[in-house]
Amino acid sequence: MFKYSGRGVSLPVMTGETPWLTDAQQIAWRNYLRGARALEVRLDAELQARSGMSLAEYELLSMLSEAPSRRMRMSALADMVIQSRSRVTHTANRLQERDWVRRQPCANDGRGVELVLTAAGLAAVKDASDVHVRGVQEHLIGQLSAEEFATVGNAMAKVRAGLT
Amino acid sequence: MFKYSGRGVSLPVMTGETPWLTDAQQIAWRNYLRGARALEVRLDAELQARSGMSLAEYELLSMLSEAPSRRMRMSALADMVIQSRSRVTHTANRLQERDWVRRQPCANDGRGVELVLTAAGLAAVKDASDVHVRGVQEHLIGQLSAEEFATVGNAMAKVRAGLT
DNA sequence: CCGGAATATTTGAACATTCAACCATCTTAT
DNA sequence: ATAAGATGGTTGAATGTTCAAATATTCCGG
Repeated sequence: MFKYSGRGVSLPVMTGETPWLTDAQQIAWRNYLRGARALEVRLDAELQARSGMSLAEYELLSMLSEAPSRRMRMSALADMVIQSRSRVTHTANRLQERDWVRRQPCANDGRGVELVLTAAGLAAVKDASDVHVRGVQEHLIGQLSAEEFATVGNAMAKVRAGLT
Repeated sequence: MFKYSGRGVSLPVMTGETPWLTDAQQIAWRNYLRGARALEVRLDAELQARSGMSLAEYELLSMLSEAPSRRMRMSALADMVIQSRSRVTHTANRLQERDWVRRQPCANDGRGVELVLTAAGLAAVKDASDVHVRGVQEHLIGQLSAEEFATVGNAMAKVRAGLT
């Protein structure tokens, strides 16, 4: 991104092939990018500090906690939280070492593996969810009007849907 | 996060000390979280594939490209892109190996170091910005109405401002 | 039933990021 | 002046993530 001087217009400019961003779009985009990053950093830091698990770990455990029988297949989990399969494997290993989770071969599909939340794991997420929810309330929801927050949620759902 | 059954009300519920999320908030929050993640993953992947640099690297170079004299102090850069100083140091090392950037001791402040964008670096960002902007247009802006996008940008700016 | 393609997961090495300790310089108060 | 602390930046080890290759199982056409 460069500052092309004297381009304060409010319509997209086509320079050859790439539709550039208007100044307003540029600003909105960066506000989004940095805001999103700052928020994630903060939520992760607080969770880490106050309950000893990362946001990524929390998301996995939290998905498990809501799933029927508190178990889910590796790939389903990966898709759900938007992490690579490999990453879920590694993270699951760490969670397993803490006895928050255990592996179980999948009944019907011999290739599959299910990750099962243990009692200790359930207790851990429960604990963490308190911290997490508080953070979301304080740092995100509390900063916005109800309409804004709803719009943001909606918008990002659309964005996700648009990503093939 | 758990599914506490039979709790479909639309007002925040106080369970002891933590204001829980309403179902609608819960959904909005997850839409945001996953959407944001998916978007970042995609933009990063496209940038990586089509111009050989990560989004994090791009952000650094891009900030430099806009700064007066195309140079910036390490810490200013770190604050700008919301990365740890250590991370910026390491990333700068990699960028330096590619000759996209070089280091220069700071004139007034003997502790400081300025990162300077090289000609090759400038060419590289210029190239990458094309890919990046196209991605933002297509995956974010193109999916939303102008109002929605503006609201999102605004909202995230507020969020950031609220983070002390 | 067989073989090849597709799917699910794991593995380990390469790479990136965090974390805590460290060194140097600047600032302030005495 | 000088010592104490704050600030700016780097270092290397520990940790986490990605990437490509490997393994195992299922699916499908013949």
